[in-house]
Amino acid sequence: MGRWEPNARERLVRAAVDLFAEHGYDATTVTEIAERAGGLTKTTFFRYFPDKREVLFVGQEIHSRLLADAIAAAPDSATPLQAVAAALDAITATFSGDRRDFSARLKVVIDANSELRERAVFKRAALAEAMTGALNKRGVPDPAASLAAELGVRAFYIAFDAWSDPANQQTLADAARQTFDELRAAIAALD
Amino acid sequence: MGRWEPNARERLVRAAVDLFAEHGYDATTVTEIAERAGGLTKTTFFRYFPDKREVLFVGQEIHSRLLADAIAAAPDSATPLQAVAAALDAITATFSGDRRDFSARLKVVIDANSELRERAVFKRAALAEAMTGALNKRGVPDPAASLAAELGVRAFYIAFDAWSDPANQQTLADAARQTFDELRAAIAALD
DNA sequence: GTCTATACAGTGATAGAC
DNA sequence: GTCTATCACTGTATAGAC
Repeated sequence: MGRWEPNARERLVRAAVDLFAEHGYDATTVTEIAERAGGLTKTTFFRYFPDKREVLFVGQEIHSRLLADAIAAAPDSATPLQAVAAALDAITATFSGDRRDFSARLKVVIDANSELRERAVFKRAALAEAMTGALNKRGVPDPAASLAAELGVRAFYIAFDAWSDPANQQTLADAARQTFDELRAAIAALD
Repeated sequence: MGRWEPNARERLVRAAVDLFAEHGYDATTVTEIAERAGGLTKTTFFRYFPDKREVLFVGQEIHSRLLADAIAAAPDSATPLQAVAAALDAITATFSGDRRDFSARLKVVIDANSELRERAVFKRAALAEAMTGALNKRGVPDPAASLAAELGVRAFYIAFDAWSDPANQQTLADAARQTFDELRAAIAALD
C-alpha cells in the first residue's frame, strides 16, 4: 500500500507531528514516520521534504508570497505600516479556528527541541525578508522597510502565540491587528 | 603529535575557517578539520564543539553576557535605549581592527551556506534575548524591552556588515552608534 | 511520474584504553 | 585530554518497479 493512497505529503506531516508529540523529535526516526504514514519508506519522505525538520514547516513559502502579494496590492496611498497591516490581514485570514489545536500541538513540539526552534527562527526571518522586499519594490527604502516588516512579523508571532492557546476566543486577525497597534504605541513611547 | 600542543580549540577554529573558505562547508569533513588542526581526530573536535557548525560561532555566550552585564550596569537613570546604547559600546569595544579580515572571511563562508546562515540567525536571536532579559530585570516590561533590544541588535549587525569591509575605515563602535541613531530616526519617521 | 531497494558518506554519540 | 572503534541515524544518489 502507500503507493495507491493519495496525499502522501499530508499523511507524512500528520504522522510526524503525532510521533514527535509522543516520543520527542530526536527519538523519532524518519523511517518510523514514513512507516506510520502508511507503509512508506525513508526515500519517499526525502522526496517530499529536503530534511527531517522541514516536515513541520510546510506552507512557509506560501505565507511569504501571501505577505509580499498583499503589500504589493496595497493602494499607492498606503503608508509602509498600512501596507504591512494589510499583509497581516491577508495572512491571518488563512488561519481558521479549527487550526488552533494543531497549531498548539505544533508549538509544543517545536519549543521542546533546539534544532526546531532554530528552524522556526529562520522561517520567521524569511517572512520578514519577504515583506521587506515587497516594501522595497514599493519604493520604501531601508531601514524603514525592514523595520516596518519587523514590526509586522513581531505582531504576527505574538498574536499567534496567544491565539494558539485553546482558551483564547479572539480570532487571529483581531489579535494581530491589536498587537500591531500596541507595538506601534510601544515604539512611539520608547526613549 | 597534537596531544602535546596546547590551544586545540583555537587551532580547530582556524583549520575549519581555512578549509571552509577553500573547499566549502559541505565538502569539508570534521575529520579533515581535526587532521589539519595538528593530527587530531573527529572525536576531539566534538569534545570542543557540540556540532560542526558551532566551530564558526565561538564566543557567542560571552557576547550575550557582555551585553546583559552592560545593561545591568547602566545607571538607574538610563532610559531603555540608553542602556542598549551602553551595551553596544561594550560589545563593539571588543572588536579591534585586526579582527576585521577574519570577520570578512567568516562572513563569506557563512553567507555561502544555508545551514550556517540558519545558525547565524539563531545566534542573533540569542543576543536579542539576552538584552531583553537584562532590560526586563531593570523593570522595563515587554514589548518595550524586546523592541529596544531588537533595535540594538539590528544596529550592531548593520554596522558589523559595513565594518567587515576592509575598505571601511570607521571603528565598529562608531559605526554602531551612528547606525543606532539612524534606526531611531527611521522608527520615529515611520507612519 | 511516483514509489522502492540499496548502498554510501558523513554526523554525532558512546564506551574503553592510554 | 586524546585515541580507537563502533554504532544509529540523516541525507544523497542511483537504478529499477509499477
